[in-house]
Amino acid sequence: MNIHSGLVTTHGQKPVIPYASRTEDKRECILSAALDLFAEKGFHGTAVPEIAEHAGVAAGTIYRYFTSKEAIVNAIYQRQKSQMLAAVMADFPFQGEARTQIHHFVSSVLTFARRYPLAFKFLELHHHAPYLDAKSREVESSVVTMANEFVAQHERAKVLRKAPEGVLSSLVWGAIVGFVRAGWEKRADTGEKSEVAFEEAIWEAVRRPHE
Amino acid sequence: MNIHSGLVTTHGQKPVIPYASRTEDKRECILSAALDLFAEKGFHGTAVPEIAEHAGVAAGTIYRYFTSKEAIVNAIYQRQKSQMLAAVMADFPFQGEARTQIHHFVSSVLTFARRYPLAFKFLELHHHAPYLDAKSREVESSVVTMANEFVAQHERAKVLRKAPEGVLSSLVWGAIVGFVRAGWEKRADTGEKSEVAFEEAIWEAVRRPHE
Amino acid sequence: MNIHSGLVTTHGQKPVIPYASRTEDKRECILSAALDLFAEKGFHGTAVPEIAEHAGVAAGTIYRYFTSKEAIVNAIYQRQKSQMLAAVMADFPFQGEARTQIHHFVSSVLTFARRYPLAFKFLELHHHAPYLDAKSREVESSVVTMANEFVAQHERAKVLRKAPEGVLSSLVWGAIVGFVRAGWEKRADTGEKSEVAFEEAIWEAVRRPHE
Amino acid sequence: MNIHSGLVTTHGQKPVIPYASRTEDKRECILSAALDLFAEKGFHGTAVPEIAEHAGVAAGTIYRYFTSKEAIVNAIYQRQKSQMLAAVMADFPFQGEARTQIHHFVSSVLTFARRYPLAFKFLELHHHAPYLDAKSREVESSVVTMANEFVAQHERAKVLRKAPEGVLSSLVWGAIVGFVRAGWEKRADTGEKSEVAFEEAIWEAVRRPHE
DNA sequence: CATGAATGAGTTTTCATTCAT
DNA sequence: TATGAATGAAAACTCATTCAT
Repeated sequence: MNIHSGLVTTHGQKPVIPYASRTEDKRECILSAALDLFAEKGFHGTAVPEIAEHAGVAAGTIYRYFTSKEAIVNAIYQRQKSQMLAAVMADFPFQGEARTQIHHFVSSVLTFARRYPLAFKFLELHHHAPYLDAKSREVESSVVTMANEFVAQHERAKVLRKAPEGVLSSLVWGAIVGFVRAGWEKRADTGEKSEVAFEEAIWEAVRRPHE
Repeated sequence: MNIHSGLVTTHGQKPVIPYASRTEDKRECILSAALDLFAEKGFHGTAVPEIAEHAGVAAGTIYRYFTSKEAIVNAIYQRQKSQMLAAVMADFPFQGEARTQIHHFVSSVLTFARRYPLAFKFLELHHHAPYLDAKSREVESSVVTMANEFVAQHERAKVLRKAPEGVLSSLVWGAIVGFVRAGWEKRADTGEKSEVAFEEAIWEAVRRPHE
Repeated sequence: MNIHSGLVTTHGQKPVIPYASRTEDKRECILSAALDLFAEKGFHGTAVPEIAEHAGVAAGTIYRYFTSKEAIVNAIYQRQKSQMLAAVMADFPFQGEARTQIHHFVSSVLTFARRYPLAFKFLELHHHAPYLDAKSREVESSVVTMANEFVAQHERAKVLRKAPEGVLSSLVWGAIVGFVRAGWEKRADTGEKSEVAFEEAIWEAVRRPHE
Repeated sequence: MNIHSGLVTTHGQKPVIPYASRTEDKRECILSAALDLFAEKGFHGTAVPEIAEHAGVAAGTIYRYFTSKEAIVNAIYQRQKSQMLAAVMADFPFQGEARTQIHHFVSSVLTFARRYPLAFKFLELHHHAPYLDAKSREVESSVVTMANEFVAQHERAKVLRKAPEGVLSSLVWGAIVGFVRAGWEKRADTGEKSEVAFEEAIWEAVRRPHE
């Protein structure tokens, strides 16, 4: 239970215990429980005491860490969106070709969705919800802007299909979400082969046609 | 507001009201109001008295037509899903080529989404929600089955890309949803040209590659 | 229980029942219960469910008649302040001499306090409370303004003692409140003779000294 | 903020803290903070953690000095009431004439109210509150008894107006409170002249009439 | 059939008090 | 002794549902 075993202490004095981290533990428990429940039942469908119970704390404790229920969704939204963004950005082949970049993008998002299905579900479910605050919206729009710029740049380079603004990026993102959801609902195979086929199909959708 | 004004009444007594038609009116008003609110604020975010107010009926009246709040969502879900299905099925070129069929499918779904944005939003938002009953799920799965069979048939005919079960249909459906949502959120252009480009991209995604 | 017995009805038809007044009944019960409790235990010391219980209604019912707990105090404050003002104004000898007017004033306030002790207590206890809204404050200040003008007018007529603004009116009002409270707490006799003596003392306090 | 800065410390160890004096400090800080808040927002309107914060101590610390929130109000009530009594008693001209005594009384109470407005406000606001304990009530009643005896004695000496028990003392005390409150609320002038006029009016109210 | 006032369990949130450190 | 995180009962308020009219 004591996660701080192994700390160097001197003179038989009490070890300096990092209370801060223990505190963070509880904050994490709450966020984790809330993520699960919000992903499954939505914001309004989840009661605060329910979150408390799942987190193993008292209802009142939640309000030591968050000012309101809305503050919880926003904290989760911002964190998870950032994490997904980080997962995509990690090792992104900025100097590579479009095909390589598409591969990296699709593959890293699918990996993220496979590894953190609840986070992915949560982000989809709470996208553009009225209880998201300014900061959450900002995180959101920064991602969108980035995607659009990426597409525009390759379009100009005549590597991607010519299409009005937003068409290709919304197609790709929508397709990924659809594919992931289909996997959850057993409407689509989710093996290695499927991912390869999916990615190839996406590439054909966005590439500039032969000749 | 009274749609029966003009009815012949006598001696200041209450007019004889054709209950049958009124009854249907009310049910429709309720469903219509509920659709709007559920689409905008979700199931748990919408209060029954709020639906009543928007429908122009008393709160208690709702329970003469529906046994519970859940019964309302389910009635809407089943109806709208069927209507969307009907919109797609209408004039579907069953004997046509895959390209023609894809065109019809994409075009009719986009038209439906443009004409009934709230219905489309509602269906997306309440997809796979825990309060949907057996019948709603059945309607849902019948659509999926149909789509899969369609894809499988063309795959066997070597017109479509070879891909594991569900990959192509989830890609197409997801892409459409993504495109529609991007349009609502002003992240994508929604003009005629965009639809053409979108459809062309989708076709390249699912067709069997050249050679 | 039916307060509408005796209504004239015709033709054996159902009597026209004034639902409105029945509704008012409940509103009155709530206001009455709240007055008692607020007067005894203060605003923050009184719980809404407690008011509901005393009023003989369910907790939720309160919110059909008032938007919030604060709305209740304000409704009571405005009504009671107005009633006390009306009690003082009724038959006020505007054309009489200062002595007669003082008699009327002291006597009518004491009568009001004797007849509606809870209302008087309530008004004293919630005077200038932070949860009173603009309208309540307005009612309050109009009373004060009136009193000051009254004093000023008689001062100018050299009937009342010369004193800086507010001194005499605050003395009189404070003395009345002190006398009433002392009566409740059995610290002062409250009989006829006491009132006469009190009033005479007040008069000597405010009158212009002999010579 | 640390009043013990400057203490000799060694080797970066915690300084040896003179607990005794600190202890008294904390108790005072708590009482002082609570006085401010209770005076401003009332007993039920003030939260214990709020008191702790204003006092610069931890919430738990409060319960080392007081057994409950009620214990705090009672401690304050008893102390402040005693202090006000002491302020009035100091240099009281027991052998002087009634007029001199009235002057001393009015003047010392007004001075106390001017110097310790929060204490005065607190005492008025919590007068006869249901959470005051036996001892607080005893302090209260002892003051009242004293006042009554004082009045009775002068009445017998035919210096004061003849009036039933409690009438004159409640008038005087009420008038003072009314005058002080009017000053706070800017309804009355509070200068030197006002106090003189006020005191003169009070004297005329209680003195035995000429002839 | 239609109403909408009434209900009370449920919601989010606060706060007096405790207790491990 | 001092702390402040944790508690859980209770606060204000909401809302799905019922039922007398």
